[in-house]
Amino acid sequence: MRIVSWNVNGLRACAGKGFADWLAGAEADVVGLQEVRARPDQLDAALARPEGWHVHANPAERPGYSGVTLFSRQPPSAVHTSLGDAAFDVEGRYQEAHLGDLVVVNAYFPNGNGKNRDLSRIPYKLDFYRAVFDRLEPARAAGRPVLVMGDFNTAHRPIDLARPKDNEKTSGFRPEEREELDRWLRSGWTDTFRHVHGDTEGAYTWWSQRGGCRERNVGWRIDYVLASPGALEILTDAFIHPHVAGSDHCPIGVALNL
Amino acid sequence: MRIVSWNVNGLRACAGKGFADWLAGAEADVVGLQEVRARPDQLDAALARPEGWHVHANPAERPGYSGVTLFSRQPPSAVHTSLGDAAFDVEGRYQEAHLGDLVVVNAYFPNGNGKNRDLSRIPYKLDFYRAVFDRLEPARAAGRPVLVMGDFNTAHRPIDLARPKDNEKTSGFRPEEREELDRWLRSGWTDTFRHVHGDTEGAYTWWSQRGGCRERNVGWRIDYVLASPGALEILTDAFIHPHVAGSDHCPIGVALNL
DNA sequence: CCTGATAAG
DNA sequence: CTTAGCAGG
Repeated sequence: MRIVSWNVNGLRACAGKGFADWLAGAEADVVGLQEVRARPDQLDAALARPEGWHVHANPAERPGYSGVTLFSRQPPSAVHTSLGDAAFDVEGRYQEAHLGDLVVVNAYFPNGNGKNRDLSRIPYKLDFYRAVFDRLEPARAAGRPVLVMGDFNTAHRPIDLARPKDNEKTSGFRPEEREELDRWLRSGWTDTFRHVHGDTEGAYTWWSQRGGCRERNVGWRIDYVLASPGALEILTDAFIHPHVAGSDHCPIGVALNL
Repeated sequence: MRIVSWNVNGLRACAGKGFADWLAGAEADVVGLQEVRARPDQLDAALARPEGWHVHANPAERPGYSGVTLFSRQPPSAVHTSLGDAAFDVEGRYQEAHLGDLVVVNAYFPNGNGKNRDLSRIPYKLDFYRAVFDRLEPARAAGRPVLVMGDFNTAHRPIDLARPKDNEKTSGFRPEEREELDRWLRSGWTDTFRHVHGDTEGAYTWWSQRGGCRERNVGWRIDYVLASPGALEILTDAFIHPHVAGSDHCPIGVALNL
């Protein structure tokens, strides 16, 4: 079973850059999208209800903002979207799909930058991390296979971005944000890409749209699939697909023996 | 004395298209701008405090929206911006400058189109017309010279737009909007351009930005200088300058024997 | 920087 | 069709 995550940075724009072809060729069983930035009724039918997929959308209330969508070949037995806090729920950032024994979470973790390009959204971002962590703690501790995929908006270690020194005060690589990821890993979650590929350098999932960044691979690894111990047992692969165009992020994913 | 009105559709954008050169060559004593769409602190000093002019700005509270500004060679003895209703005042649509005996009003009358491209802002628009009318009624009736210049967002008669038949249900040429202008003229105000030029055809002040409209002169006359009886006595000219670029509106104005 | 999407005209 | 704000990272 292959599970893929992609921050599409506007599914309508991405659709015009070949999203449908990518989906058809992705050989995926589950696809989680972040930053869809559209309600289902704003999408073409081919995208809102693609042939051969079950689709669950969780758009934000604010038009054109945030939003996650999950495509799965098999119908989930349940999909939950609430973290129990309206401040999170209105922004369309969370989906938790139950596929047999497996729990697949598709999440769009908040950006820490606030309105005046300040750091005012970092508390909200860290609270979101904790809300997801707390919600999954019983399942993880019970040994159930759980995957958390999505745009975490944080590079974990210096190896995870091209310019660590320049960005120690930038949201996305600040100590308090990195510490939140540390806490997840200390608590038993595994960064599947690092688990499979070790300290491979230059493995990024997002590049600034400023001219030349992607061509020169000046990027950040901020999209992850984290695995619970129960999910790690059946993990067979983890990958980043940096050459897929259509967004400022690229698709990432895992394969499971399932 | 020459008095000029121009809806600049964003003074910052207009500045990049030669606004300063136009102002220097306009041979104007008073210039009223509408849709400035910037607070003074967002403008270059050369624009916010141009050499040789007194400047009064009345920006909207909402950033990047509406806003009127008045340049005058002589300092006004007073400038009023309130119509006594916060619903109008917060949108930066009104300035009334006292220049000796003369009262010059610079007004940006509301567009009637609402949020979903419906007609929901027409009541607000008509209320604004009445608020300005009521505020000026004592001065007009007393015979004082008063000019009301600006973007009225209404074409008065079929001759005032290229496609009258197609636009009878469009905000800007609906009966209830035209009736409001009729009422002003019945009450003693004069449309200075028509007073000077009679039924000249093809005299427009705004053209849709859709390709070809301006080149083919498919436009609307929605910017006016209205004169009270006291001002009409000293009126010597009225003009439209359709070839001035920089906005989707063009400058208009009057000359007074003053 | 530079792009996506809304709001307004 | 265009200006401008907002947001992303």
